[in-house]
Amino acid sequence: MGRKRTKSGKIRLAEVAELAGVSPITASRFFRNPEALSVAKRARVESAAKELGYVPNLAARALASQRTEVIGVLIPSLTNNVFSDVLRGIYDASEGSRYSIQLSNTRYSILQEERLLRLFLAQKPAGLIVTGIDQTAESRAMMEAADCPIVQIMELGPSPVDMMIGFSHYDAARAAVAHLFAQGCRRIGFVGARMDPRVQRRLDGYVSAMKDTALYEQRLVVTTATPTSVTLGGALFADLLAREPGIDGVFCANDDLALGVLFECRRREIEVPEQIAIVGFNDLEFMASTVPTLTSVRTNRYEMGRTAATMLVEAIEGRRPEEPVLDLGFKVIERQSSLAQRAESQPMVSELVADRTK
Amino acid sequence: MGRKRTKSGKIRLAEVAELAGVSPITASRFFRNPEALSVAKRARVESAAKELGYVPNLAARALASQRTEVIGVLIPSLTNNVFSDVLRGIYDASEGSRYSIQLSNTRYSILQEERLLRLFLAQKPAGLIVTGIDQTAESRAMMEAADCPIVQIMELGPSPVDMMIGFSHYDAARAAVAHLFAQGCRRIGFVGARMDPRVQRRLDGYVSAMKDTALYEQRLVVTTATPTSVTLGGALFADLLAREPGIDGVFCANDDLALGVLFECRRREIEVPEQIAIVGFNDLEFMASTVPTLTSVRTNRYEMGRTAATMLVEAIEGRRPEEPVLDLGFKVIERQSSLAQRAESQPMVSELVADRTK
DNA sequence: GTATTTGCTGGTAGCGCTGTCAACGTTCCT
DNA sequence: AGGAACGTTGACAGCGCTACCAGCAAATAC
Repeated sequence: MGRKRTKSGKIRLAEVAELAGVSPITASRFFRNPEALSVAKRARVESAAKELGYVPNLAARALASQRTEVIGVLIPSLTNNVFSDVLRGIYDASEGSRYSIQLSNTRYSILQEERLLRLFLAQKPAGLIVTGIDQTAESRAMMEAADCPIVQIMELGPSPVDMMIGFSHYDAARAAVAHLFAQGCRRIGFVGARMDPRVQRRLDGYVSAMKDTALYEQRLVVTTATPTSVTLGGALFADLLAREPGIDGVFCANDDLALGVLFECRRREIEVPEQIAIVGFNDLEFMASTVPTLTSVRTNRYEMGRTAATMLVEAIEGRRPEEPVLDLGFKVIERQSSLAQRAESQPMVSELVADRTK
Repeated sequence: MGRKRTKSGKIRLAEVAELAGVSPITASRFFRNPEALSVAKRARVESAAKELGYVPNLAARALASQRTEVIGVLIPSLTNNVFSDVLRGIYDASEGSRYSIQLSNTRYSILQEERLLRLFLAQKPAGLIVTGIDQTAESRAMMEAADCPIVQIMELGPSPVDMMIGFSHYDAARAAVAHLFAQGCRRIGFVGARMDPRVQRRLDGYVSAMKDTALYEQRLVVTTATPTSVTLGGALFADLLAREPGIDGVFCANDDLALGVLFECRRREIEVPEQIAIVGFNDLEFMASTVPTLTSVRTNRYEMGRTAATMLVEAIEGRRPEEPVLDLGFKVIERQSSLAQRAESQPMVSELVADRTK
């Protein structure tokens, strides 16, 4: 067949239009807004496109329309389980849409974040998802000047750039400490790693809760800038014990650390929860399967990613949410590791709502 | 200043060229192949670009040059820890290059993979990274027809589409079983979940090793199509015990399952390794911190991702590797959970190389 | 000295698509 | 019946960049 083809042999919109007997612009509309076509032409273009196996050239579309169908995502880490859940939510939500995800890793550096933001914005993304609320002033200015919707995820703050979805790490930490307090713990240690802004706010919540009951002491807190790991949890806990042998509870800034603490207890033959209660943060899957099962603060990470991407797509298409700031809340999931009345007769602690959930 | 600007207010190449006093094409070359310019013009363009804050329009570049600077990555899961390590390697390697990563999730479906492949290829990626060797015939044909380098990762197979980097899951499983055998285990169970092609090949390796010593029995194998989890490991192990109470070793298709098995043993007061030895697969970080520490098969996931991306970039730029198939090998990391001579005096088993590593 | 090569530079012509606006036919209203 | 309003369609003109090829000067070869 003598149809004109692009050099690379690809089918262009013009070919589809020709086969369908319409103008290229009409064919173009079919792919972007089918309702604008009459039923007859719509069917003709559809079958022509299918027959030729037409796939739009996104670069040409982006150039002509001056915008891309890309959602930029800036996260601080690819290693962290927490972000893999969030990402999964984002990818899942994006699949139903026409938008594709462009991911970049800031490595917990706000300068790196600024650099990436500049790069992203230059390509005119359809929307942006950024982590947290601790951007540089320059980043913030760029985001405010950007002409695309932006969602900040993972936590809440006083002045959203645009939309925001997360929960209060501060309140969540306070709830965890309150839970330990209710179980009778008084000398409650804090174990934290990496100390990124969100972990820092968990620490702040811990400190405030401890001060409320006049239990706070600086030496109950053990932190490091080192990235988190199970092994590190054990090591930090060992430090804590060395400093303060009398502790009766530990609040860990995440579940990996909590697991490390649990094993360190086992290694030292410290009974959990009889001698020391343990509470983690995030409620990863394994927390329900350990022996004893581990109490944790459930955060809705998958849902956070999914909702962020969904809100963003809605906003891109002009349907801004009535409420641009969404608090996903948290739950303290009480399990054996922190219950005062642990009993063999009650091996599976049901997942209780210990605090507000929006 | 009266400089002509693009409608959106962005600086174009033409502006940079004008300020530098060169033609646009010369400025263009500066960004793609600076060595082709004389030193004087190079400096002029460079400073002009910096002064104006020029950022290239990638859509225009892609349209004009008929290729993109995108590396497509197809992986089957975002949840799995294994892939997050691989991805981290890929992203790390891509950062030094001009290429950006476009990620898609096949969800362990080769039809979905085929669909995504078609989509990717239509955008003329600079290169492609795909997982495994079990593509549909159609996918395979598309990849062979593609005019970009392709790396298959995660495992090795007889007929690479282009490049390939991984290791033999079959051999790795055989090595794990051989290790258990060497420790005196005879009734060795297999616990597997999801049963994707690679887990299936681990099972094949297990079966073959067991048959070598005439120890194989169908009922020693417990598998499920359900996605893996720690909890599931415990449940599958419970099934295995119910079927075959006399087992003295378990080879788990991954570390999550192994952790679940360990906790299930603890729950049932089965001594590890005295009564049952446990071996996992992948050697995730926590395996070295459990009590007892867990033996596993180390696979070089981060390196795999990193090397795959590096090889790909090299190939894109015309420097094809001398050897297109790379075996990254594996190591059986022997720890307490499987050692016959476990002893309190030897709490930390050093990480021994039990098998070949390339 | 002339011919050839090499290195650098610029002009022209698109890449494939969509924004804009005008034009058409149909329906509905008065 | 005349006109407005609407829905549908197409012509045109780029989007910002690079491939291609030509041109020119300097360097090298004979």
